[in-house]
Amino acid sequence: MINQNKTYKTKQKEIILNYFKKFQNKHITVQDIYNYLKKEDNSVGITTIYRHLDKLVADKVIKKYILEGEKCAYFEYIGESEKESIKFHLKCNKCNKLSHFKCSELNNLYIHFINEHHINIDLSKTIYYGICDKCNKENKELKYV
Amino acid sequence: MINQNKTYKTKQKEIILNYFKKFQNKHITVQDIYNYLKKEDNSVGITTIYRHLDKLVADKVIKKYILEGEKCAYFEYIGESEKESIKFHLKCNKCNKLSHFKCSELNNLYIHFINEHHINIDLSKTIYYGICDKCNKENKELKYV
DNA sequence: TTGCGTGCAAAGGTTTTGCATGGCA
DNA sequence: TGCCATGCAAAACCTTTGCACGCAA
Repeated sequence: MINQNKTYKTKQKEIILNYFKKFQNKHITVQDIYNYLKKEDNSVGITTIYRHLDKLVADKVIKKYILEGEKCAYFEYIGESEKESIKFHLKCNKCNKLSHFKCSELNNLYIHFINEHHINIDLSKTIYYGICDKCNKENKELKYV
Repeated sequence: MINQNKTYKTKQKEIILNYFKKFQNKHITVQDIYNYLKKEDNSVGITTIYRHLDKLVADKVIKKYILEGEKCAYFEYIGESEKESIKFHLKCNKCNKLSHFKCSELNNLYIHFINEHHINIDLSKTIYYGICDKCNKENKELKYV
């Protein structure tokens, strides 16, 4: 009998989960949640937020990202839609923005990693560091051959 | 006349760089350096270490990695050898170890990102999260088709 | 002599822990 | 009633900043 702890349904748990559902596709920090709920008169202690986020990550309801150049962690809701089309992340070294993008090529990489390297990666957790398309306008005309 | 500051050659600067040269291919923390130098009677203040690491990163002598599940940053020396064959990183979700690996497929990905997405990534900064080959023995027999 | 480099101490910021209280089942 | 959940306060940590002194050129 492992991990048979009961869990209670609480107001705070629901409030936090609703926040993620409301801000799908956003990269959210603990402070974002804390400040927002304070304004909305739905105050939840910051300790409680940290503890629920840990659980939600463990339960694969949200994902956690640690980014270079940022002091705190970012969280993101894993929506139903994501199960069909996986998203990937790029942190731009120029504008510092974190953006999503899709790439068919990455699925090939996933298969290659399993077959050739015996490595099973979670592609949607990968963060690429580089220059995004907006900051990199020269490359729109340029082709690498 | 921008950034014309002169820089002095100091004992501490040399000691820190030597540490990285001595421990090539290792993933190094600030505490690693601090503790090691203390033992060796080459004590360098932790503030000084932080400041030199910042410079070394800016000068592209070392690389900095922020890892999920770790509290502090990791640094790694960029040896001459790396300029020919780029290494990539995998953080294993089971054993928590950070390991290097090489993959020819990733160069294709780099070209694909430029040509199709107009994105210029630094492949060697990428950290993949997943299960490493040692923890994933079942996959050695398994093929994804 | 000039002004960058150093390192102590303290501050800053995020995350975790201890503990008494609150609230679900 | 039992025990998990909550949240305040404080601790724990990593990293940065202020400042006086040291030292390279």
